Amino acid sequence: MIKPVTIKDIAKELNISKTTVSRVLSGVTTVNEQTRIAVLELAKKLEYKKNIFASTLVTHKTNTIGIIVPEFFSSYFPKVITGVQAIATKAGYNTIIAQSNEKYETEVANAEVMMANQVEGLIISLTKETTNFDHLTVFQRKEIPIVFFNRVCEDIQAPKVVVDDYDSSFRAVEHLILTGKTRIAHLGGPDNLAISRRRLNGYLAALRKYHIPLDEQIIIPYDLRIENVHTHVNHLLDLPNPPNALFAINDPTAIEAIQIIKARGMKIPEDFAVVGFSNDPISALMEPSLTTISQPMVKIGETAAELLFNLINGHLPKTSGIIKTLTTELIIRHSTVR
Amino acid sequence: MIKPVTIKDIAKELNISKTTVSRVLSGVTTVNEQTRIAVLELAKKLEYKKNIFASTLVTHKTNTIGIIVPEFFSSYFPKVITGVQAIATKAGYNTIIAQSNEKYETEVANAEVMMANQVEGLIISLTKETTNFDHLTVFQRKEIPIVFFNRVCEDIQAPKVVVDDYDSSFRAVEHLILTGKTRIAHLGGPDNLAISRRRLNGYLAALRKYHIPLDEQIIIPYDLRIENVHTHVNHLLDLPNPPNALFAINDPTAIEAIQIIKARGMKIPEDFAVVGFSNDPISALMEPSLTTISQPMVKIGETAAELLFNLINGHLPKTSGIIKTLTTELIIRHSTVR
DNA sequence: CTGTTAGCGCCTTCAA
DNA sequence: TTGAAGGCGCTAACAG
Repeated sequence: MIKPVTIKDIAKELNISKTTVSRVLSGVTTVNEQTRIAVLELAKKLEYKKNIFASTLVTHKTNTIGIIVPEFFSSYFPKVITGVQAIATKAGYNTIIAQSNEKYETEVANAEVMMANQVEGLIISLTKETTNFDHLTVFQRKEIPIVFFNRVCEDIQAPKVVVDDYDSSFRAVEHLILTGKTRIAHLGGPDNLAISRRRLNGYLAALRKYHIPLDEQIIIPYDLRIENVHTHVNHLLDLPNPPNALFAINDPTAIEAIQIIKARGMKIPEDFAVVGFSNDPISALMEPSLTTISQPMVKIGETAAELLFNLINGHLPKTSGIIKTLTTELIIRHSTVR
Repeated sequence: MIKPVTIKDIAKELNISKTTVSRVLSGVTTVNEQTRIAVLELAKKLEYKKNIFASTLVTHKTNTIGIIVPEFFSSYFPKVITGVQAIATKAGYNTIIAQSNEKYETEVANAEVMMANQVEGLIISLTKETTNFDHLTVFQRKEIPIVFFNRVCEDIQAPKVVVDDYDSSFRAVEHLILTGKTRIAHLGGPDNLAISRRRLNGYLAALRKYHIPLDEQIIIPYDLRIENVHTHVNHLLDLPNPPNALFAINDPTAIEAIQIIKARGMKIPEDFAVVGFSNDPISALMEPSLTTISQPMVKIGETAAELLFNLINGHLPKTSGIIKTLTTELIIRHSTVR
């Protein structure tokens, strides 16, 4: 193990005090020009790198933010992360990325890692299980800013980045209605997630507007586990009075539903229409292509990061509960219109 | 800002030495049972958390590994990362994730971040631009183990995790030949990447075995930028003697090629067959579904992480250049067979 | 079994 | 403009 070069080494070599070297390196005070360049040159020559552990110990400044996401398998979160990292890198910050795997315990563990790493701020989308927020209020108590996106926590006063779920869902369902489908099922998310409730409400509002009677039987909350879509869709199709359309809470769900419906020999969209949510890359390429709502993933990440840095720099009050709602677009494809 | 609890605080409170508290917390020596539980209880009550920056400063142990990947947009790397994190978490290690965005400079910057964070090991898949490896040999000089996967560096003696690209490509092209296609184009990667060369060689070997004349005109190395597939495919199809099949270096390329071929009104696979590489989730769902080679992404990540920890623990010699070749499977779908 | 001492590398007074 | 000294929180060595 080669020992890294320290300030002490440079000071010794140049026969000056460590303080002076430190001053040159941090550029905070004026130092004799000659020694200044001498230090700088030697530092470069010896490949001096500041020990961030030592400096953090003193300054508590880590130049690091954290992001916790439920999973990596859909394209949604990796893209959001890309947006976050772009902004963070520009601000000279590193990003610690953690996956909660949709498990509350893992999320708590992730939060502890973030805490231990003294992140200066945290961006998070909750797991579908999370109903207790003690692991996050800790951050608030330490005045470490948090920004939520997608799966936000309504009980915590913090900036949030979302899309207009209610409105988007409304438009999606309205589109189904206008194509002549009137028995529209909804495969929704767990109702502890605000996002599920907002999408459900958009669905309900569209039905209401067009005077379509509500049927609780065809509104199915599920646990977002793809392997369970099978059961729910078959159940719907086996009802005495089955639906002829489905508004699914997200694209993976819609995509899976379509496979099941096709396997039963039904024609899409004639016999059964499907709408998803998010515009996953698959949705444009599959057969039939999926009508869905596009979300600006990268933009969501960028926005969340910008809010976080505003909080960190004090450009936004610590108590801000600002909600940034980004717009979506209904993308009509062959799963609803031939 | 609330000050975190330190060992000193606990020692003062209990009126014992800091050393004793430290001993209890690290559990390395025997300590009087009474004081032991007293310390433990108080620590829990005060929510004591070790300051990793202080401890790293002394021990140089960070319990952190790093992983650098070219991008996050295809499903490949996120899945590999999931595999890495699973093993790392089990070993009590944190993972720092970085994206190089296929840019050499970014990769160098990422490597510096890893160095600054004193990762105990690094897992990396190179950018398509990387031809200089100074940013990686630094790790070797500091005896920080590296494991390569996917886009490996052949000039550095380090463990590598790959799939049998040569053989897989051979089988893919053989499959095309056996379905009656004899004019098979290849859209390959930049030839500084070993992976491109291996896949190209598999392609060539298959042609040779079946005595199909080689035509350099229809072997096109490209820069892996999807937006350029368009030009290459159109060029191929506009040749006086155009190919009737394509073996693409990866799935995104194959998927894009299929869109272009369809747009030209050609029938797949009758007029033109396509094979990809990786079994992206899209490939099964698109129309026509894509014949491709499946890779065990999560397994690749797990294997890389296991090798890395073997290196870290000294279970594998520092100089090991072991190459783990994981097996793939040719998945035949409708882009080659109706 | 316990305590004292001396750092890790950096930053921040304070005094010169 | 420069230097000495002290401390961030933890660990390691050495005594007792």
